[in-house]
Amino acid sequence: MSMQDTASSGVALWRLVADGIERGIADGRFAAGDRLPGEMEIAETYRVNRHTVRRALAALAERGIVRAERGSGTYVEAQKLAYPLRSRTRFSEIVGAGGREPHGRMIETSEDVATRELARELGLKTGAPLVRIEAIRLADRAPICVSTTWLSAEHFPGAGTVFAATRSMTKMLEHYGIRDYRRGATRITAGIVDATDAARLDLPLGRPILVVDATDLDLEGKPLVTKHSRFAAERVEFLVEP
Amino acid sequence: MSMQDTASSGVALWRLVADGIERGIADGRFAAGDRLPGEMEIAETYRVNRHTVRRALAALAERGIVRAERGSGTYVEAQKLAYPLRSRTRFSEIVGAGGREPHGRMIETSEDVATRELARELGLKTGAPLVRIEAIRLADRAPICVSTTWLSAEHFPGAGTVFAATRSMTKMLEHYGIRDYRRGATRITAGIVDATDAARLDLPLGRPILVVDATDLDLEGKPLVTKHSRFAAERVEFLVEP
DNA sequence: TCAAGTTGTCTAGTATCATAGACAACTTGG
DNA sequence: CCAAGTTGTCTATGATACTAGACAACTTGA
Repeated sequence: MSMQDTASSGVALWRLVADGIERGIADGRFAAGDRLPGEMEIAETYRVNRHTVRRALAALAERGIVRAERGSGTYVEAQKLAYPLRSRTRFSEIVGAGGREPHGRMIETSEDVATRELARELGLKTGAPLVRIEAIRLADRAPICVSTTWLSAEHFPGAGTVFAATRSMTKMLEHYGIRDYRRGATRITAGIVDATDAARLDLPLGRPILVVDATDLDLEGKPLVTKHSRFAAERVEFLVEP
Repeated sequence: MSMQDTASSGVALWRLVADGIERGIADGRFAAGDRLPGEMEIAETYRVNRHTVRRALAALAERGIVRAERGSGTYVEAQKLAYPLRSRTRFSEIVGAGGREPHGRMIETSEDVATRELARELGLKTGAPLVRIEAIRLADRAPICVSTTWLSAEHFPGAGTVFAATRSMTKMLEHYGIRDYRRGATRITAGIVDATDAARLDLPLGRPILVVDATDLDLEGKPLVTKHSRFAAERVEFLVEP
């Protein structure tokens, strides 16, 4: 393969090689600690120059996914965070269960007004005042996801401040007298990270993300908050439980 | 932004712009039929040259996502297929419900032996004989997903032939006396399409895919088949129902 | 009709991507 | 120690990506 004979995809060849290797690690062809094939061998399987492979490996090494040892080989070191969907498990518990250290913080908060879309999700009128909360969650200092949360400014005045102090959505809702809530419809798709999220998630541009749109309801089915979360696909996998 | 001041990501600038616009369409900032901002305006928001924006729009136009009208503007024309998870709805019903024409066919089938991983999923021994079925599903001629299915060659001899004839997993299992089954654990993550799948899904290299690993069980909880499906993220969204 | 704004199409120049070859530095196994 | 195989680093060349500027062709609304 070369840049000429393939239809130009806007993705550098070395990126395709790096993605291929990373996928091999993700689906278990290369386990943590394994030695990868030599640079020449990888170059042959992908039909590229050895320098292109080196570029790919350098990128993976910089992200801590592989480690090169001169004269010996290149070795794997990485694994994903299993993330159950539809449970009430908190992020901290999910991360803790994997033996990792959870961490979260607010990035920013602001007042906003409901677009038609947001109003529909939250059962409000278009233009209704909202609180927008931008937050990030990490496991062992590796950013897992950034999420934008919207909720009614009328029903939850000062929600941003409360969230910043408690660092927990559950505790924030408790502050307003909400003891329990359940997950409404959840929408999942994938995309490519944008510049802002790339910086926050410490991802190179062009990496895939899992996009989750979800609304939480109170026990009567009334919408409380709606979230738009972007997960670093390379660090997490979702589990839909039967 | 320019190629110099950002850490080189291996993704062309025009691709980032195209992905950004596509994301805007996906999350409703631009609805079907809407007019996009002018090329100059887009160039300013992304801090790139107008030619780079034109490259991005040309790529989107070629994929049928936008349509340029000289002297007037560039307009949106696209929408995603809503794909419920965890339901027993068949692919054909999902597609039909969206007013589109479903289609599916087998790509190839072969005999295989179980890796440790596959054996664990299917409750077999490592090295057990398997049937592997590679299939593709389309909606209105647009490829939605390719999937690799594995099942025991002992319990389902000639499954590939049966599937090729019936074009339906449900009917194929009926042929072996399986009347009903349910979905076991489902694992979802995202990645970048590889060369083989790119050709099958009619996607440019470097596009995001949704990767779904799932196992179907009989009513006693015994594993029947395990699948590894790759969805074109730009054409589908998953709905996790409450 | 006309002006403003839009997309379409040229020409250049600079930086990056990918290829190619050669050799150094190092590790491993015999 | 030595030979084979590995990663690390250098030079060089052609193709592609991005920027920059100018102008043509066309649409829309006043």
